[in-house]
Amino acid sequence: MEVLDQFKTLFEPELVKALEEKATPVHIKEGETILEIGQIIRTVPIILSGLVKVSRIDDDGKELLLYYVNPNESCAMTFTCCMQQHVSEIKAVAEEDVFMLAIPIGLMDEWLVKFPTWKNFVMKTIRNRFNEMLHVIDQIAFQKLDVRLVNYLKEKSKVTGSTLINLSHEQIASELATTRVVISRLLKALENDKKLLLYRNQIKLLKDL
DNA sequence: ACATTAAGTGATT
DNA sequence: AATCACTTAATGT
Repeated sequence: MEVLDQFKTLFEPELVKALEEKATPVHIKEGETILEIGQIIRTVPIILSGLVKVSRIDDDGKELLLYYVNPNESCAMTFTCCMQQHVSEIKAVAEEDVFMLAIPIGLMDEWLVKFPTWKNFVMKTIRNRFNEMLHVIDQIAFQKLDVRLVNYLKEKSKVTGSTLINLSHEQIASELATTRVVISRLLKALENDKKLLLYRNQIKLLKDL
């Protein structure tokens, strides 16, 4: 199977052979659903070409995009679900025409211990996805602290009766239960937005904060 | 001029 | 967001 060429550098020869023997090549046309929510997962996909959109359906029945699976990737959710014969929590639709390999999940346990490169591949896709989610969470949390900091500064200036605040980033950080580096960056961003001016041990609030 | 402390930055987790 | 490592700027002695 020529399509496996791209994996020959990534996977050990025995694994490539196992893929050829056990995996089923599958073509999916654009727009077709690969996996519905609630469907029992029986195979692990490896996308060879095309693009798969993975989404979640919320309580109102609305679709929420989780991530895309690119060529040479697999679906992180599948790994975590299939291990214990779980039902799919997600929906997968072919965004473009997809050509993929379907690997029976029964082989997963065996392959994980048998092929180090397979374990690496699985771990990598899970880790990549996990990091992606971490970033999203960080951004949400970041915005919260951003608002907290602005409120804190406003409060200080009201108490002081001045737009000049004599505090080091370090002091502010400990009051907001975070670290100096974080405060420095937030303040810098606010300065760039023309909300305030930064000096040493001193912050000048501007009117349009 | 030198040491100390505050602030800025990039990379990593 | 936190931490680390490192740079740069300001201040004090």
